[in-house]
Amino acid sequence: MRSTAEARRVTVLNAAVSVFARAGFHATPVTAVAAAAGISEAYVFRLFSGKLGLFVAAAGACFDRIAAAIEAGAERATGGSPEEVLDAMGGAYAELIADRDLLLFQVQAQAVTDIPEIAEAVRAGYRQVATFVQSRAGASDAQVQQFFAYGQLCHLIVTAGLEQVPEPWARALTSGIRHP
Amino acid sequence: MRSTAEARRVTVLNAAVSVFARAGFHATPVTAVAAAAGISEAYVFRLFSGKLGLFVAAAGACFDRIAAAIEAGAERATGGSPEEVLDAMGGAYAELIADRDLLLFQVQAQAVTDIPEIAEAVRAGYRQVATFVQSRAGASDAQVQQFFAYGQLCHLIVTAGLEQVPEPWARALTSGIRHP
DNA sequence: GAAGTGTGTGAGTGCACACTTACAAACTAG
DNA sequence: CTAGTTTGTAAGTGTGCACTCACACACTTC
Repeated sequence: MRSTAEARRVTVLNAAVSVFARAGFHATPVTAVAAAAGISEAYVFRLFSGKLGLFVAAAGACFDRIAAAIEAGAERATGGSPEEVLDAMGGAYAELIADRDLLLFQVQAQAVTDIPEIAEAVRAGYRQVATFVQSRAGASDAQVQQFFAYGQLCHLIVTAGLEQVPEPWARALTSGIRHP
Repeated sequence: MRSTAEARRVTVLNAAVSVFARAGFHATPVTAVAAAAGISEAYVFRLFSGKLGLFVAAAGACFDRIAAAIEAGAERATGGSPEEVLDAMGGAYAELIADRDLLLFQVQAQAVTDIPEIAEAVRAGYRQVATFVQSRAGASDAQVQQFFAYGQLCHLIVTAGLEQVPEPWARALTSGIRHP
């Protein structure tokens, strides 16, 4: 027994988030995930119920990591006001997505929500994050909405590579956005 | 000669925007676009340089339609202040994307920006729209940024189907958003 | 040490799909 | 009418990939 199945699953999920993030669900063969995890394709199919099951599980892992980072960020808030807590959460999120895997995975997941299981996983992920943000920061609906609107703007900035574009319109969209 | 090639190209592009919007670039076979346009797959390959060329052309058509709608909306602004013009543009956009094809196509395009030609098409599209918004509304960088941030939030709301979710976190994210 | 259980893989199988080719029909030019 | 051009297709071809199966090795239990 080289390893337990449960430990393998964790390894595979980390690899899956990374690999699916780059090319998306349909363009990523399961062999690519298997190779990144260092095991055979056949064993990935034994550990998960299929490519879809693997992707849905990876989505869960992705949102878990985001929620954990935002939670840790909130702990570091200098004050207790909603604005300060939201700002600390935003900073933690900006740090987390510096490597882009988690951000790109979200974009990929949103793009395949025509598959009901994935749509449900996306909803569950945002439910987890949004309810935490709202309750922990004690923020108003409008503040929570703004928090997520600018988060989604980050998705556009990163996918379109706007931080590399020196033109005025791109500077307008990226100005003041932390990190990416 | 049943039709000119140029007229066929327009038909095919409209079909392509619709069909790619649903399942995305990789999951959409060219036969599906051909069927929606009412011609054979082989002829689609003669009209466009390949599946990628077709998608890039469809992206151009998509952003052209968005820019035209926003421009028309701006003409209907009740006043001349940046806020009023932006509001009219937002209203026009909300109307335009009621059928969801243009919105979902943007999401799909952003998801395949790892393909350089598509990334460039997405940048070109947002350049077209953002420069127009900024110059026509005479808005500040921050106002333009906010305009696009809430536009991107619409993408999340629609892809995740949040308008169907009765829970408080979903209401917070969708409150005040026009239409979708 | 035999039997059972959990971990792991190589070698398929079948199908979907991007793209090509050979060919046909409509139209145009002279 | 004929020769040439444009619009259009049916029928392939080759490849990549999701998923399976038979089999092997490690470890435990009695």
